[in-house]
Amino acid sequence: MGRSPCCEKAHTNKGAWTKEEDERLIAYIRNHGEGCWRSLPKAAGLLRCGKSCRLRWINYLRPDLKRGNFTEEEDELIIKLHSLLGNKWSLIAGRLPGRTDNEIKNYWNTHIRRKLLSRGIDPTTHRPVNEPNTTPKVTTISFTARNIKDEEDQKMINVKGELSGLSQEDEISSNSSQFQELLCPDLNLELRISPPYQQNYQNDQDMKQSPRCFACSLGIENSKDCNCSKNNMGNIASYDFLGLKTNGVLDYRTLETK
DNA sequence: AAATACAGCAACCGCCTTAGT
DNA sequence: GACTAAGGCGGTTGCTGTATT
Repeated sequence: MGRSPCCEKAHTNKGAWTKEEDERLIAYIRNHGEGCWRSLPKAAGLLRCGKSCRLRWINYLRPDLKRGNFTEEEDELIIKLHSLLGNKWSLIAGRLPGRTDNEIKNYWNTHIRRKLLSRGIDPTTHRPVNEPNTTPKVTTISFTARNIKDEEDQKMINVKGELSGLSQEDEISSNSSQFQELLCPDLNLELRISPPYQQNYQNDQDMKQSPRCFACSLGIENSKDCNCSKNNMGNIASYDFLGLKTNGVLDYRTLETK
């Protein structure tokens, strides 16, 4: 027996949203804010499932959405993030302000897949399409941060993730500079993922000048997503391997940015 | 001009995770 | 710890507009 439906299907509208429904939803959220999607439809006078309202708001009505065509810069960023994260669309979307996971997923399936194939790169594995298939190998990665407060934090920070799709031979070949150049010219895909090299700064001044943001770590300095120059408020920030801002301690919880 | 194929994308579905009890 | 409700996510579907025949 499966779980009960999230709402009473008999009395809910389905399919495309009308302008009036959009307006009702926007008005309600403006007045009451997001939250409790289950009760929202009734409260807002909508004959919709709560999930449907949430999707409509997040993917289409939210005021901070960018809309419009993806830039070349965004394309490359998505490709790089996908090579690291796989189909974790929400995580990828979290690194592209104004873009939604659904939008990125659709864009990937309709544009980027084709783009990569035309470059001779398998969009799933990010490896050349003519490379022989090898048995996938699961690789465990772990991060251990220093200066953690207590054992509980230690447990939370020791993240074990999995990166699949590389065999041992692949691991060796993927270390060749030629191969890496082919995949992403400025992205190190070495499997041993660890906290980024921490420079030993002589003083705070050096430290303030040096932290690299996510955009820079991906090789797109001077982009609009570059935060380096914005971080001049005296706060000493650093960035984890995905470029998420930390206060010097890697916290996997910040991976979820939505 | 009509029929068909294709591309793009909004929306749905079902599963998983999380929070509350 | 078990159970339930709700939120969130990724895969998939199906509608609509455009291109091609």
